[in-house]
Amino acid sequence: MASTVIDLASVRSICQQCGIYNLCMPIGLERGDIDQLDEIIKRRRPIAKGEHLYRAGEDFSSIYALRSGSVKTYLNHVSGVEHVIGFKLPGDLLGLSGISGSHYTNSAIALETSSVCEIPFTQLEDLCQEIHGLQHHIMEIMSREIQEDHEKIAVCHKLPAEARLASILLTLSDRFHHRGYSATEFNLSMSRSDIANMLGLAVETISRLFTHFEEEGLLTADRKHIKLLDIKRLSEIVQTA
Amino acid sequence: MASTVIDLASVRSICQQCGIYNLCMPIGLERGDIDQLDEIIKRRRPIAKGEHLYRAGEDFSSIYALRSGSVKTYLNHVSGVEHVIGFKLPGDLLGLSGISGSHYTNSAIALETSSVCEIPFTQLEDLCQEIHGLQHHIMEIMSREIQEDHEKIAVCHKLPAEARLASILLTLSDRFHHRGYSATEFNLSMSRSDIANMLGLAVETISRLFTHFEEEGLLTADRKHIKLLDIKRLSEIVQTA
DNA sequence: CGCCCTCTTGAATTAAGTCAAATAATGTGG
DNA sequence: CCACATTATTTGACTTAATTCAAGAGGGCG
Repeated sequence: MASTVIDLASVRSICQQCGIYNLCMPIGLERGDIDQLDEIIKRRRPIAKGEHLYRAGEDFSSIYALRSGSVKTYLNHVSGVEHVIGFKLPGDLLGLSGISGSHYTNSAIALETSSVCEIPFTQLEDLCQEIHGLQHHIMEIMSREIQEDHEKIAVCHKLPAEARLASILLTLSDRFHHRGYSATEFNLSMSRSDIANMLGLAVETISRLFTHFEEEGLLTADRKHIKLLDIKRLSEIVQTA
Repeated sequence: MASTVIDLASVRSICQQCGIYNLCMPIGLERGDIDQLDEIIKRRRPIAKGEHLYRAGEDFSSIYALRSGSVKTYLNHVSGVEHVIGFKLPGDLLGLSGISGSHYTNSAIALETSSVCEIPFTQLEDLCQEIHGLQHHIMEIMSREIQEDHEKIAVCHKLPAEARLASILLTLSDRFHHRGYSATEFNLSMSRSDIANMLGLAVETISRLFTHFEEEGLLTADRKHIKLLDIKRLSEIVQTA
């Protein structure tokens, strides 16, 4: 029956209809492969702002692909202090650090209403066993995460406060641009204090820096709304640091 | 012929004879699987102190398992400044961040005479396709690296200098212990300035802290030779920070 | 509409950095 | 194997970038 065909087509390949699927999943996959992937992926109800996707210590069983919104990942220091590790944007994968110990090693909290695809990891592994390109892709994604983490380590090691803020703004700009959004105008979903924490600085310092950058004509920052006016000079701040 | 059998046995399964193979390669692998792994691994001549294993930007084709010695990984900032990312010990894998872009993204330099096994990555991927446990193991290793990097990010974000040094000493202690060496007495292969760089501090600060820790009876530091005398209190320094 | 939380701004403090110099270790060529 | 050159480490004095403390302004949410 024709209707059956139509049904199958609409049920399957949700990934292909997803605006960001080429970010989280491999471009090189064949149509049939994507269908297989679709079958193991669970769609989740939207996650409200402030809701946790998972918490450090919980049993690990799935990784998550962020479809929309944004998520903050963080560690809890013994003293109870929170250490922000990063901000995830649509297309990013979450939970990869939990693979090794069967528990999530960080916590992930939505910064705004967000949606994710849950990918049961064991099933994904089995699928990787069948689809060579998928195995490679997962390894690539993990590799990229390692690379990004190294850059974060480098940024926070010696760069002065100015360069750190410039750096995170430029990184976000790149990441938005890569997702098809403006590289110069965007909304921050995270608070000043999240940014401060992530950069190893005090909130007050971030606040002063935004003011200072505005005075210098490098950007405008109206609350969460940021316009980068002089990307070239911002890059110089990072580089000459 | 009996001699052939002996030859085969001695040529193969070098991994199994390697004192650290259970660190870099999966414990769960069957004997035949390890033999397959052995076949793709290239043994390399020893690397002299100060020699590079690879440099950022070079074509990526292999990852390396450190067999002996120690290696420092670092990034070069645009300004030419070096940012130390980490220190690798026997059993650690190097070069994982190069998988995604076909180039190494950091540089690796031997801190002392060291030896590595070179593992051509494409061949390893093919083998992962056949051996499920191996695929899982590689993903676990990458996951652990992500986890460790997150901890480094956290350490350098807000902890005072004291806690940072205590933290790296305890981490090294753990890692030596895990490799069957003493947890309380070891030699640092890296310079004070490497430690400083890795922790985002000045050399002078590290030097002063070692003196201070000695005065407090927390450790003795004779040049590179370290004895941890009060691990409990060192942990407290990290935790109460 | 008002409370709360985030953000901003100012002033004082401090942890860590920089600069400078002495000392100790390491390596090199003769 | 020694003397010298070079590099790494330590220590002290001073400086500074960023923090902390304090207080006010601005938005957003119930």
